[in-house]
Formats: sequence, C-alpha cells, structure tokens
Amino acid sequence: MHHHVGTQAECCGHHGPEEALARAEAVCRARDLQFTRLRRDVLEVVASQARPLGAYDIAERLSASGKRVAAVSVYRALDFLTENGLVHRIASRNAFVSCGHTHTDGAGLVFLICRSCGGIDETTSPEIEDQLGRTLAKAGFRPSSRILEVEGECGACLGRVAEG
Amino acid sequence: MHHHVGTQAECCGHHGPEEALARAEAVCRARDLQFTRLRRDVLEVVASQARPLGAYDIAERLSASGKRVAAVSVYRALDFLTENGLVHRIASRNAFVSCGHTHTDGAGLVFLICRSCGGIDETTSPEIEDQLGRTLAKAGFRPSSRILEVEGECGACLGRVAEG
DNA sequence: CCCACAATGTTACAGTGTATCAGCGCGCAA
DNA sequence: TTGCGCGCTGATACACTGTAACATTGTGGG
Repeated sequence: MHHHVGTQAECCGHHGPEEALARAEAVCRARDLQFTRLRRDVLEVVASQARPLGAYDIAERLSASGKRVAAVSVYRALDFLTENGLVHRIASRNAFVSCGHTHTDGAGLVFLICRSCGGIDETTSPEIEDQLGRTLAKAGFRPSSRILEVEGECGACLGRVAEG
Repeated sequence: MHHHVGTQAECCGHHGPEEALARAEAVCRARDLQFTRLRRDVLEVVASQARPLGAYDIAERLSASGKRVAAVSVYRALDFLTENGLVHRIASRNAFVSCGHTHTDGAGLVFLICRSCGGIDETTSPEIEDQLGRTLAKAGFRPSSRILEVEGECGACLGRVAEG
C-alpha cells in the first residue's frame, strides 16, 4: 500500500527518499546505467517532497548547498529519471514527483493532486485501465502513452476540515 | 456522434467552425456574456483545425490578416472560452482545441491525440467515469477536475499504414 | 597512456504564460 | 449630452519552462 503517513507531517501517501534511492540504485545496476551524483541528488530532492517540484525549484534547492546547479542539468537528470520510471512528470503542473511504485511498466497510473496541501498521491486501477482500453478499441485508437491527473482534496485535508 | 469525416481531409473526428461558433453564440446569449470579435476570431481559428494550436500560433494566424494580435489577448480570449467550455486546453501539448460536444458540464472527457497526423479526438466514457469515481472514493479523494489524455495512433492513420 | 564516449558545465535562446497599466467602447444615470 | 463605471483590448515588460549548441570533465577499455 502506498498510503501511510510520512515522517514530515505530509497529508498524502509519500515514500521517503531512502526507498526511492534504493530502488534507483537497483534499477541502474540491473540495466547497467550510471547512477551519478547529480542524478542521485535530483532524485533525493524530488523524493523528499510529497508535492511536485518544478525543475527550477529543484535547481535552487541543489544550489543552496554551495555549488550552483543549472536548470539545464536538472532537466537532463530528470529526463534520465523519467525514462527509467523513477520520477514522473505532472503535465498539469509542469512539475515532477518521485515514483512511489516498484515499477511494473509505467502504464495505468493515476495521479491525485490535492488543492489544499499540494501533496500528490499515485495509484493504479486495472479497472480503469480495462475500461479505457475498451473505449480506445471502440474508437479504433491505438494508445502508446497516457496521462490521468485528478485535482481535488485529499482525504487528510478533508478530514482536517471536518474536525475544524 | 462526434466521429465523422470533416470537409478538409482531416483524419480524426472534427467539427467545423460554423458549429462551434453557433454553439458559442448560444452559450453567451444564454449566460449573458459578450461574444466579442476577438473571442469569435480566436474560436474560429481554433475550430478550423483538427489539431491543437498553441496560443502563439493562434496569435500569428490572426495577425496574418493585417492587424496584429498579441499573444496576451489570445490568452485572455482562451481563458474566457475555456471557462465556458467552448475550448479545451491540452496539458500534454500546451495547446488548445475547440470543444466538440454540446456541453454537459466538462467532466468525463477523454482526449485522443494522434502522433501521426497530430489530430485530436474528444470522447466520453461513463464507464471510465464510474471506475474513476470508485477509485477516488476508495482513496478518500474528492475530485474537482481531471484530465485524461491519450497519445497514440488514430484509426485513420492506422488504416492508411495498413493499406500502404 | 590514449582514445571513445557518456555526463556535466555554461551560455544563449525559444516557447509558454502572467502582471501591470493605459486606452477604448458602451451602457447608464444624472 | 455629459460624465461615470465597467468590461474588453492594446502594449510593454517580465517570469517561468524547456532546449540547442558547444566546451569541459570524467570514466572505462584498448
């Protein structure tokens, strides 16, 4: 399950950076790819937040620790990470989140973005995938990729309001 | 039905500008809103294409007929049109298409974007909506808006390749 | 050591979207 | 008719997002 309270009072499901880094290392070792310092740092920053971060935001955070990191470098690292399913781009926000799944293959993801806390949760639904497949087949359309992003209020924020 | 061949050899379902303009006029009259010249022109340009157009692209086309139209004006018109469900923004492309439905309320839309011809088709699926609703309820998430965009190959382009 | 190649640094620039303020048009009240 | 208010448009400037091009560094294999 990807619903558990994080260590930083986040309101949405969120895996910490350790888990993301471990998975990234494993993936890169398996595929014989370089998990370089920059890529590691970018992933760490992204995974440290439950909400999606913009590339320039990431660059700023990385630059805060002395050595300046240009946005273009961040973009390259993000390209690498997204290609390998370690982070996802949120089209409706021009921002990035670390992937919270031990990756099957990148299909079937649903992103739940909370308007109140800005947090993002990632889930999958075979049923939706099924129905979408049927709908596409009926339309004679062969899909190669898709995005499904929902904006609203997450359970934690709804509960918080209810309590007052 | 929103699947019919347009008059300009488009490959995807596409309603011409006349229909879009007529609907826009009706909507604005009903809601007591101003369907100004600029808004009309922007909608006409957007509706004349089966593929999504960028705001700057629209501005260029409008400027072609003598009088220069700045991008900012186009954005304002697009804001108006999207707020009233007359055009939709395609997040994965940073572009806009005219709405092909007599609008229920804006929910449940699925956009099919063809990689080959660049055309876009708009459809709805109550079944997907159902499943999505269930998935969100299970996650304790209250949705306020959503986007579902699929990229791939449309039927016409698949057929064209098959024939050779 | 040297070479090939991948990754990063740096600068410049293109594309997308917004803030701000000024001018314009039009209805409406005095 | 004049003046006012208000929404729309024009125009400039700017912020944010993303990419191209080329130099430099690092890394691994001959």
